[in-house]
Amino acid sequence: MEISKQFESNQREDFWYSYWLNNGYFKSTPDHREPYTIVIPPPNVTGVLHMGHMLNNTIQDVLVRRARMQSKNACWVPGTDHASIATEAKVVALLREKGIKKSEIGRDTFLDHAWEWKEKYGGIILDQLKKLGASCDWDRTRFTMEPDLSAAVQEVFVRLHEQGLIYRGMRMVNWDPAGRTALSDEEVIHKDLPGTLYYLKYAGEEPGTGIVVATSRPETIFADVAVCVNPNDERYSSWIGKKVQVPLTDLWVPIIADEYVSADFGTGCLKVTPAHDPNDYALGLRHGLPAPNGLTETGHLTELAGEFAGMDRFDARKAVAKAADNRGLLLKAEEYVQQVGHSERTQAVIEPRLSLQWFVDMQAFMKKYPQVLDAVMQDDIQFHPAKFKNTYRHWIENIKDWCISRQLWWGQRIPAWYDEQGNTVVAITEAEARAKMSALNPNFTELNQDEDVLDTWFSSWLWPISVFDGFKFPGNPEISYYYPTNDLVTAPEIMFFWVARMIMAGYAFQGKAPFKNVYFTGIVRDDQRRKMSKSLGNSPDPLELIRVHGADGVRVGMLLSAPAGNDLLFNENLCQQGRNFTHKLWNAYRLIMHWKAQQMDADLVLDPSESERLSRAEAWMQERIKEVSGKLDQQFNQFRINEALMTVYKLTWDDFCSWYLEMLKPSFGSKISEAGLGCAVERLEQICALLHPFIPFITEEIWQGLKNRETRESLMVQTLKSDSSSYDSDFLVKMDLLFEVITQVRGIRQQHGIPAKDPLVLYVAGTEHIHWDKSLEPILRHLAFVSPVHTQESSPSTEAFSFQVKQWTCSIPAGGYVDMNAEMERVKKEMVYLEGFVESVRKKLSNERFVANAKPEVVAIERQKEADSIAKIEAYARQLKEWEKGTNEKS
RNA sequence: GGGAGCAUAGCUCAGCCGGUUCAGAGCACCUGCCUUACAAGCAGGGGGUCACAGGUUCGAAUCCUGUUGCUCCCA
Repeated sequence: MEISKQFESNQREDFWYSYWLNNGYFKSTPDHREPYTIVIPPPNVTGVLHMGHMLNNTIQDVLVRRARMQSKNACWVPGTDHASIATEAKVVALLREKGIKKSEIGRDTFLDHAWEWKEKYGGIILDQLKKLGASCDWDRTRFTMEPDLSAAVQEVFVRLHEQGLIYRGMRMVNWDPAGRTALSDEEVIHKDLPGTLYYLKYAGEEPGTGIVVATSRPETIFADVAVCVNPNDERYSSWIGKKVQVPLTDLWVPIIADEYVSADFGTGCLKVTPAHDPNDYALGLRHGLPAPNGLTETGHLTELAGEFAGMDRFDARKAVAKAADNRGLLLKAEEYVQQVGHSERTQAVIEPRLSLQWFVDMQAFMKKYPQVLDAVMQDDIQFHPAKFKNTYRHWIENIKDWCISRQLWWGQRIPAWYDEQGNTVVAITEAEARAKMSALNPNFTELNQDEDVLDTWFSSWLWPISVFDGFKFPGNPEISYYYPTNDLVTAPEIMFFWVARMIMAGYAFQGKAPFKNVYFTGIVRDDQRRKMSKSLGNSPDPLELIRVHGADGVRVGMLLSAPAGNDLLFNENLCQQGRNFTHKLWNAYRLIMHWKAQQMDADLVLDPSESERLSRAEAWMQERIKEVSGKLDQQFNQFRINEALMTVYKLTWDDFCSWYLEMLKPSFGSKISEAGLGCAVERLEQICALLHPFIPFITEEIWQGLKNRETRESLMVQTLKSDSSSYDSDFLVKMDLLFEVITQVRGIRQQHGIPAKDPLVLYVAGTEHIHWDKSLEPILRHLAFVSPVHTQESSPSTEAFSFQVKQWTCSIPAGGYVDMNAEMERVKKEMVYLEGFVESVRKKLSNERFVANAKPEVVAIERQKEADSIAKIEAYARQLKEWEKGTNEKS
């Protein structure tokens, strides 16, 4: 069979993905096996695949595929969330293009459009995941706004309300003027931005007097209700209780005193605008001040602003400052850096705004479910890396109420109903609401449902439960089997959005944590450490990367430099490295298939020396695989996935390709035996199995090609034998010594220009210290062209190269190549180093406090070091003497 | 302003409840090779005062304190 020179990733990846899909290998149904469950952190339905998703989902796929090969019932549930703000913004924009205004078509028609949009574009990101090789059970794909999941959201709202954990109130919230909705604290991103501090004069009642207020927001002066100073600030003590005039207006406001004001900032005078600043609002409450509204929901000035009414807040800021300047009321304007909140979704600058919203009372919630914190702190839920526990605790301990209402239509409508008097009942259906309202107010005439919808995260937090219909059918076989799930893989920036809240929901509604491990990936950055983003244009197109490097190559590239919690500095070279690796593996496969073809060639003879090498090579490779399997188990248990990949990477490249295959390779002009070929095939099968979770496509292709497979067979459902219980470490160490000898011989050849295949003779002294295993000589001969090996006779006194491997002193006579003086110099230098080393060890050993305090094992090790080094020095000395003798005899 | 974390080879990182010649890995780099699987490769090789300054200890990359620089989270 002719094997193509390289793995044609584009076609073959699609082929195998379909093969897996068509055979239903991604599917999971509850059975007697141990479950292994991951729910995807649902990506935004409007999203397209970005590098963060690539990393995130590669890791999930590695975990799921490995679990599947460990004979667990692996279930990876995919899906998307409805992303109310983002989706609504997209749909509004789309309608605008068609000349349709949201406000004109009404709620139901708008939702029809939104669903239409979702059906058309909503699945893109999931299709993209398939290109990556994601082995999700696609039949389980869920969407946070589908009917069952929406019902769960409303049910939860009602339950929490009945428990008094949800309330409605007038509060200062984060208002997104672009999205025209309230946001939760987590959806606000603070950025340092250059701003201006304007010094405005507020005139006093006596002509010619006044005070100066420094503000970054002159556009809000029309909503000022006071000026506040620190009561201990002597500069202003005489002003307290008097009135000043707000610039550009006829508005007179009192001067009040409050400890809150810092005398150091600005001029020490703070203008108080309760409707537009959370601190001012608190101040206003303390001092019984009103809170007039100076800004509309779109961030334009209200009628309070007089001639500025209707102006955008940022234009107004400049205009007001300019007008004040014209009237001599702007004394100074200085640059300064200020923290500005932005909407995570629309990027608009957040406006603090007083409004009536629904909240989850988090203090009360945490009091009722303290496990939310405890489980993480006590490692019932393990965070990887554990350092994120601190962040988690800090957030939980300082938790604020969660604003869950959004002034949008795309989402689950809040199941709250009001009558004409403002009485409120919470109920899922109108009939229930009517009944409840009758009880409250028998004479009500109107009953209106709240217009708003719930925060998307108020759906997402139920995800680990709702995807298994844990609300619709409590205790159903699926939820009982798959819940709690095993691992959640996500980015640290998402910790509060859903990790924390999924944990809350888990304890509140299921009585159990939703997962056992949380793996925090890094953030994908470019090589200048900038976060990859669409706006910067520094993010490569993932699908293009897959096209160029293959999905396997990209997976390796993503994983190689991505230890948990560390940022990943993405560089396309990493994918290239991944591609090179798959290429290496592919060539190993080609070599073996080449051997197989040669076997049929009657003109070739069997390599007569093969059998001598084969048994040892084979034993070694098997032990190495066992050793590595054990190491992999450990690394996976600790979620050190990049290290696990490196472990198999080296097993494949160094051990299998560079050593094992070279040991088996038939001598020139001969062919491999059936036994030898069989071994090679089986070892490669094992390697493919270990590699499969990381590079599923190429390993499947190779595995399928190595042997005749039954229809429907697949590597992805093979069992990874975890036969790591015991391996012969003594033998592995012995082989390492042999490899060291081979490397030394190769080095000598290269340094001195001795052709690779000129036979050399080797003398090994010191075999009384470490046994020389004759059975390994055929390998030495094959890989280093060294033969014969003498261990009984003393080293030759003729010109020779020498080197030491542990206690072996090896020498290679090579008259004509050796510069004896240089060799003797080298050996002398080596001896000087060793003597220095022995001296330092002896110094340590002669220190009474060391011998007295150090652990006995440590002292023993030092003594061993001393003895070993002395043995080496003696061996060198002996050799030098003989060399000198030889040189003398010659001359 | 409050909190957390990081600093080890050119780059990305491992090692860190002190003690194996403890200073490691991958990539990059240098040298020699188109050797009949692979130049996307083979064979060799160089490279770090473990940020800085003190301290604890027989012994510090590892523990403590301070300094500097960076990152993240929260307000």
